[in-house]
Amino acid sequence: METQAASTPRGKRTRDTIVDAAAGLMYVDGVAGTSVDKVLAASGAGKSQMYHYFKNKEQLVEAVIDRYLEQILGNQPAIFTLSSWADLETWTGQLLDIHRRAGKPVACPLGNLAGEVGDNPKLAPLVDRAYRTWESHLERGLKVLQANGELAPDADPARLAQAAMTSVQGGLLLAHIRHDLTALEDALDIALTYLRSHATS
Amino acid sequence: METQAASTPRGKRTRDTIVDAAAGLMYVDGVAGTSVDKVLAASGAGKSQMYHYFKNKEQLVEAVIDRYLEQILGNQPAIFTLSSWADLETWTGQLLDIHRRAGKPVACPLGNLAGEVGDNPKLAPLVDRAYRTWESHLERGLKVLQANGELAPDADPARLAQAAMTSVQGGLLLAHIRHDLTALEDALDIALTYLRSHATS
DNA sequence: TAGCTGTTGTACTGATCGGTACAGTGGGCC
DNA sequence: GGCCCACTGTACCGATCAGTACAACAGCTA
Repeated sequence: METQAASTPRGKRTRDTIVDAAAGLMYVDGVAGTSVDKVLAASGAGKSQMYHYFKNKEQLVEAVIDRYLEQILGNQPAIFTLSSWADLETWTGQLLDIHRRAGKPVACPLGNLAGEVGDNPKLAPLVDRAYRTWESHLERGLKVLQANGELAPDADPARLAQAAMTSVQGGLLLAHIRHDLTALEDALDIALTYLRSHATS
Repeated sequence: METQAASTPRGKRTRDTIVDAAAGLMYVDGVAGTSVDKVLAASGAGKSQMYHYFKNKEQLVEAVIDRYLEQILGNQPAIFTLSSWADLETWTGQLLDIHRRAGKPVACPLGNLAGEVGDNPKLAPLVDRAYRTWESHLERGLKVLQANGELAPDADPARLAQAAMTSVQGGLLLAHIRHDLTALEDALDIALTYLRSHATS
């Protein structure tokens, strides 16, 4: 953890409140579009709290990235227990349900950040790491399928997982900007078909 | 055109200089991270020029979006003359060459913007429109293939084009954040394979 | 009770933000 | 030449930016 930890329950609660407010605002307005003052106004905390728990705004963003990953994975629990082709369908179904529940295609918090963070030497690696963590659950599931003999022995789970992630991200980006979930539906469908093309016959 | 046009060659040059500087800075630092002052400092123009040609910063961003689309399409000229499966390979080859020439995977300007612009009621539709323009060239090419009898008559060129775009965007996003072009290579490969699966046998 | 540490409120700083005011200057057209 | 209007330079505005200073507080231990 790069950021200052809270050492009492009260401090932990305050810190969480700040991160939550920042995560919500930065999701909508971006990092540069979200001032520290706005975060504190939204969280009800004072400036001294913020700078007690975070060295600067950048470290707050680091905490926000972690928060985003937690939120994302929490919305697709099936990714933790992938062990069959049916599980993969369940997983993509959960991805789509997020947007159906929201009433419209919503953006991926990490995807939003990825564009803005760009080549920031501190933050870009953290976004990269979050994506890799996300992807690693997919890769682990594919390895289980492979161990179960459902995925071809010569298939590369890491590479397949990366391919699936590109479909997810591309689908999310277009579905959101164009307010049309079919972009994500088709992308996931194509990805699943591609994965299945490496199934044992 | 939403923005004020320049009516003399000198004015046109000044306006272009401002948009170029803004496009470059916003590509790196994002919209909110790029102040009008920085744009003017980089372009050598004064504030009165900026507000002579643009009502406000938002209108400058509109011009930047158009500029991005021009740059993007200019880097993949094959997209304008698609009429065979080989042409599609040429096109994806040009997409990859952009990054090979740059020495590393670079981000898509529109993709960067898409995340930050998010749900901005003025700018998001413009990004959407830019994507659709980009995609329309792809769709037109697929229709040519269809007319030539190389693409199945029951295939949906619009839907296939959208699927290809999601692959491109997802591949670009991951390739950039992870500094690994294979993400884009694989995404394009999968996309082409998918398109070919709708070829006439 | 005293004292310590983690926590909090408020006031402030210098820099920068987007945008405006206004007095000019340039070059083309009659 | 003289006019006109697009164009330009500079100074300025109130608001907001990230970050700091510092005194006061809360709760636990001794």
